[in-house]
Amino acid sequence: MDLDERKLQILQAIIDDYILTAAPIGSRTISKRTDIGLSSATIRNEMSDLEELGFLEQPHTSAGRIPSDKAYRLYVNNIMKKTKLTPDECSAISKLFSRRVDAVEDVIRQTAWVLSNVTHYTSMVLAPQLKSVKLKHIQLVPISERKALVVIVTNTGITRDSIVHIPADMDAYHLERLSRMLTAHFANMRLEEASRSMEHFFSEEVNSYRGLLKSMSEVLNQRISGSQARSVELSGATNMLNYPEYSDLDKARAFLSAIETKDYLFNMLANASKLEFTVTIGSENESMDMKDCSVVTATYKIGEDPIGSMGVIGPTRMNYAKVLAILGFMGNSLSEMLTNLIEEEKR
Amino acid sequence: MDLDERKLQILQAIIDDYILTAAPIGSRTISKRTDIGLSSATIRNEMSDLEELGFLEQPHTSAGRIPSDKAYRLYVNNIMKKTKLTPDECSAISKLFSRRVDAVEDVIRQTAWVLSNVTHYTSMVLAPQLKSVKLKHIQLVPISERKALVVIVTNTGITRDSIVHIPADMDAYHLERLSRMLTAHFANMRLEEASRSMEHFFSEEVNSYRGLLKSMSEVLNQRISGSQARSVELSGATNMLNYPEYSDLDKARAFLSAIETKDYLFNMLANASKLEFTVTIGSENESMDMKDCSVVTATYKIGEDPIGSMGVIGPTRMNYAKVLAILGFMGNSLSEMLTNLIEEEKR
DNA sequence: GTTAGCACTCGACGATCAAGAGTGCTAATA
DNA sequence: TATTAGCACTCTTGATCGTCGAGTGCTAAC
Repeated sequence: MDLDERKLQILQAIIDDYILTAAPIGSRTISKRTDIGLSSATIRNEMSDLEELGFLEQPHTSAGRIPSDKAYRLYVNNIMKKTKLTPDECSAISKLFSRRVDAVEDVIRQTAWVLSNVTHYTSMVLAPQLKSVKLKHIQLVPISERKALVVIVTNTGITRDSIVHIPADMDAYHLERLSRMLTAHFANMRLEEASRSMEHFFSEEVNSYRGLLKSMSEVLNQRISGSQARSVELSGATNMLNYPEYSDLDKARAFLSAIETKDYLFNMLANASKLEFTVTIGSENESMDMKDCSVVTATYKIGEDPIGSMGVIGPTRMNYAKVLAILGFMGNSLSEMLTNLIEEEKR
Repeated sequence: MDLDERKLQILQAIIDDYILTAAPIGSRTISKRTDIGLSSATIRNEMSDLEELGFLEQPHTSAGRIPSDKAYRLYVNNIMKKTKLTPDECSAISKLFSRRVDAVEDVIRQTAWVLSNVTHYTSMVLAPQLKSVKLKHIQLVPISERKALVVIVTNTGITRDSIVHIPADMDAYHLERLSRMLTAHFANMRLEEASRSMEHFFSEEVNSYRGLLKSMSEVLNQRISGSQARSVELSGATNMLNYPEYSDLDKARAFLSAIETKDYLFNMLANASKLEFTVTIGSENESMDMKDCSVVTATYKIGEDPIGSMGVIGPTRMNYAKVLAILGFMGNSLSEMLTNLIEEEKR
């Protein structure tokens, strides 16, 4: 399974070339374009071996060979050298990033935009995840006789509003009072806990609030765990159409459909939130429609807590080294920006 | 300019057929498929006239003819008979619509989804527009020592959060007090007015609030008039790729890029909010990339006030009658749903 | 005014062919 | 024994060409 030095060198040359050209590579090309000093015949033999080992594929006889997913995996894990961005690139990104914004949503949106523009791939950014976020304030606002709006404010500044029914005998004053009590009691609790304990909060007190608290708890829960496809910001979906891999209309359609409902992407990003970086290559993707592309993700933080993640979707022959470098840099930029925006107290 | 009965009949036959098949129609087809009782030769002459008048186009000699944008315009204005949905279709839509939701955003999202699924075209829904909406509640929530979150609650339940700097000497108590004063003063005012008068609200009172009020006014203003591309919910963008008009990859890419940044769509919908229905056909679109498609919009209301709009984007040969019927029905459904959701007091 | 008839046009489709890129195998070579 | 040169073979790509069929436009007859 472990390849000798020469095979690695050849494989790397093939991958490097294929990343640039997207065209099958022949033995002669390698022999000429590298300083490896071997004739095409020798390389042909090596390539034949590499194919047998599953690292190369032949679209058809008498075409050159292209790297397999297995090859990319090896490349990412072992061969690829980690690069840093040049100061130029860094400042270019920072510049794009510098438009002042003051809402978390805007920051997320902007990040996605920058990411897709810098990489020329499709990008996605997961908004800070509610469940690991701390509650700051609960406010019930009357909007009609029997209905009120629940406003949830967290330490990341994210609010979600939902409408709940209120008992007939509950007026603005009572709502205000209840808001205050809830805020006092649940402040600084994680949304998860808050949701769990809210239902039972008042059991020892006035019974008429029971129903209300229950539905508020439900609202919270729904917000936390419900399909949060909405919290994925997608950008540059059409960038993918610029790559020859997707010059087939059916493929393009399948890909675009797959990412249009963001559920799958949400799951990927949510899972990826545990690791600083993830790389998922071609067939490693669970979705059939994503078998031809790779996904690279990175996390970002507020303060010290990883709180969300972002990713780049490109063809399997994407420039992994570059994308990883960009994601690393942007993860830091975003973390910094959010942390400043929130100015969270140190704990 | 006015065509005789027979020309109209032929034109209608051509349009009807073309809407179904997307293929150029020949004279013989018309002669056989309609009960018009004329030979192909006669029809050929009529078609020649129609082409001269600008209602038909020939992709190339010896192909059949296809309707021009002008023909569609005539069709929509004069020929087309308004249809109603069958009870079956109505109930099918209502069924899709019946999943209970309790946040305005969700309703909008769902509407877009239903609309694209029922029509098989691309759909968009503009969320209720903030500026014509009434303020219900303002809440300043402290999130760190020098920053607070402004939560704006309106009668449509929509909140927007933004972060503002607060003076050093302002603690939670003061924020709460200020929130209450602002709410008392600005409640039931349209956001526009509120934003305008907020800056000067406290001129006669404590001066240290001045800066804060000013930035809140800015925030409000920004929310109201800023690029509200975000408030457009898009659905079924890839539906368009199923039509032969977009089997050309470049066209598909251009179209998808044009709608990806929703700014253009936002403008269309915002302008369309004034009229109950609008139909924009092919070259009537201002954007070059939309010259091959048509847009049909309708408005929806909360109570009696038109508060937003929705639209369908399809190829110029879209089924206008059907789309208009669907939009009409869905506009009513949505209005009803929102009105119930908000249960706005009668005025 | 309508229609039958006919020559003409043009794109779609399939077959054929040459060129070119690349392989795999064999035999010669260092 | 590892490498290389040589060569036959395979397969795609692009160009060319002829055929087919749909459809038109025109003319002359009804």
